[in-house]
Amino acid sequence: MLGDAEVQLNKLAQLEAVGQIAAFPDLHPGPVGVAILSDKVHPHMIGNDIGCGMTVFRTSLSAHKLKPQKLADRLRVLQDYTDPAEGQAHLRSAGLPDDLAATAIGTIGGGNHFCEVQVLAETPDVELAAKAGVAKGDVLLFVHSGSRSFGASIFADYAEFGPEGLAAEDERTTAYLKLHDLAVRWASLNRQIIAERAAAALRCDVELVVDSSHNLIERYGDGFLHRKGAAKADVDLVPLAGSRDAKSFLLKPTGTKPEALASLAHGAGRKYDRASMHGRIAKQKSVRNALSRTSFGGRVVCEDKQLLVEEAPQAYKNSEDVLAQLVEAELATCVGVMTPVVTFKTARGAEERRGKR
DNA sequence: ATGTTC
Repeated sequence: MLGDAEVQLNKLAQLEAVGQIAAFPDLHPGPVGVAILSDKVHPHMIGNDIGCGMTVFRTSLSAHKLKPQKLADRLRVLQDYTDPAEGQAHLRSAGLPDDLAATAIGTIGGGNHFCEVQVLAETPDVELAAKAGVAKGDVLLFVHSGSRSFGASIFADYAEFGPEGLAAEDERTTAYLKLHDLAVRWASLNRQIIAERAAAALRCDVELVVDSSHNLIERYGDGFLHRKGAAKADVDLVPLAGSRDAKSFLLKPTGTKPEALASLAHGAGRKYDRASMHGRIAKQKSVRNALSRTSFGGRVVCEDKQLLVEEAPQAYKNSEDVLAQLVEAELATCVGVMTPVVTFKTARGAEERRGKR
């Protein structure tokens, strides 16, 4: 499967406008896990989920009192779509037009998206952790989501331009980037609202630790930097997600390697594609049921059985290996290590969703 | 990735 990503990267590298490319240890087909510098703007490289990213919050929960099953049950309310008026109010308070997919605000979506309760188990860099407002033993909320139907609707209008992309001077480029920037803000707001909804459900407070986008375009020197599954690293702190049965990390980018294009890995990265996972996970009910629990004693809420298998921890590389490679390459150091308690993905099965329509 | 995909 990694071979596919290399073939894709080589193809992109051959495009006239494309210059420097940085690939990270979480590289997988898409290509995902890359930063690509180009003279042109390529909506195709970013795809549907413009502004997708990860936001980490510190909660007021106490680690020693956590009851994973209780928290898991409470998080199920995240499934519900927002009341339109409420979504519009959220958009307005964020300074965004209130007619941008208002009912989707505050929803996680599908695929690899999730909302996870974690414990900050270790702080290898106590000082930086303190600077970020967290300490060992804190209970964190880790939200991975994007721009939902809003980003998808934008991309639908620009997909036709394909891998070649659009020239910088093209007026359609300006129009796209304007919408793109709205989607980046929308996605960030979405993660914030997801966290607020989760906090209400869990009866706790949340405060922002770090918000990180890993699917966006930015001006970079004379060109356009496309980060696809690569976190923006010209910041103090970057979250790196494990799979749901693995450690996640808070990283400090070293910022000393120009070849990294001010970017970092964003997660563990897929090892196996979704389709092949159905054959890799044994069909026995006991095996499938076990996917709702983790080796950390945690819970996974994912009533969509297909998604539960496709997003199984076994589908991902080891996040600790990804971290080790980033440290070895002197791209980052580790500030915090988080272990999962509850991963919420969806409280609704596919059949149920179809039945609703 | 997406209220998906009839």
